[in-house]
Amino acid sequence: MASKAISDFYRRHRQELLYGVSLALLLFVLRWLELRFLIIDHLIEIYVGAIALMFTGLGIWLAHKLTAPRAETRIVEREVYVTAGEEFILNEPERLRLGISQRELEVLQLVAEGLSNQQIAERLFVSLNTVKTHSSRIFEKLEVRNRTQAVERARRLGLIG
Amino acid sequence: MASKAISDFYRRHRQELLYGVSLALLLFVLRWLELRFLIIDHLIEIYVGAIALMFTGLGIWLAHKLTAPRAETRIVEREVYVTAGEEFILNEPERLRLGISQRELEVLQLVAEGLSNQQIAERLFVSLNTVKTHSSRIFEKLEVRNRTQAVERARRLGLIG
DNA sequence: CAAAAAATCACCTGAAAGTATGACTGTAAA
DNA sequence: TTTACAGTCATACTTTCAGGTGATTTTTTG
Repeated sequence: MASKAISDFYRRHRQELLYGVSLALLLFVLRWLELRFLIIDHLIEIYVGAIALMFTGLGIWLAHKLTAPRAETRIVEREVYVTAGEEFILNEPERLRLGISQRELEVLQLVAEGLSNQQIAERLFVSLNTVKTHSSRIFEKLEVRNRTQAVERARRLGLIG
Repeated sequence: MASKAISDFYRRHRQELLYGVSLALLLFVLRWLELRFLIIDHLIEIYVGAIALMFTGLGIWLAHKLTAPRAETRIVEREVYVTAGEEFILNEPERLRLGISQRELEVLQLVAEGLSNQQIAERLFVSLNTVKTHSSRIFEKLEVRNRTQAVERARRLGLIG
């Protein structure tokens, strides 16, 4: 029972544990170096440089781990009838004609996927308000008054797949 | 000429430059600290800790800058309007499998056209509440939580054109 | 560099959508 | 006749969407 809980805990917090352990290890190395220190004095610069580099790397790795979409694989058995996926080609001239920006197009695509503004905000790392502004502009430019119409319109115009 | 190139270079690589400068600054501080060092000996642990923290943050920031905004919208120029209206054939078995009634399908179609519930109600000569009930049932059956998703889903399943 | 365009965010309001529940009616099958 | 289901409608409540306005920051461009 308990061991299961522990292994479960480990699995869930592996990253944090690793991080902690590496920090501890680092401090140990530091300690060791501190002794050496008395002898080789100039080591510190290299040492600190190494630390800096190491932690920059760690930061990058961490950021990556934290922001990367946690792709859970959920298997759902179900028959799905798919209408043969044609390639989508953006109607660029139309986009330009309507003056729709890249970012707006991105938002539009996510709207078309049925995401809520909140979800879009999370996906694009921006605030809810920003998404609202974008979508409002899109509605203006497409001359529609809600997202469903926008999607319908954009599809016809070849702006989204 | 040259100055323009330089300022241009600056603009493009501001981040990297900033990073470099901060590193240089850090090394300077290090130098300074090294002098102090002879006096206050225990400072180093705190110092290294600070460095570590700082650069972890820097790493996170860097990773974010580098990976986040890459949202990629591919642009292919070509003058193809259209999507010649193919005939739509209802995927009847799918409709039956999901237990979607005729009336619900009707509502779904109007939803897909971008009509509001109120408009649908007027179109079908029923009350707003009825439309809401229908659409709620549709959402249940399609296992979605809003109309945009419903449309997206229904399109894939061949329930609407 | 300065101007323009794009992207970002905030606050506020009203409208629409969505949830939950219950109820009433025909119609068709068990 | 009872059961089941589709369709209809209602009330009350919460959440989300959308419009309007204004402002700052970042990027692109002339």
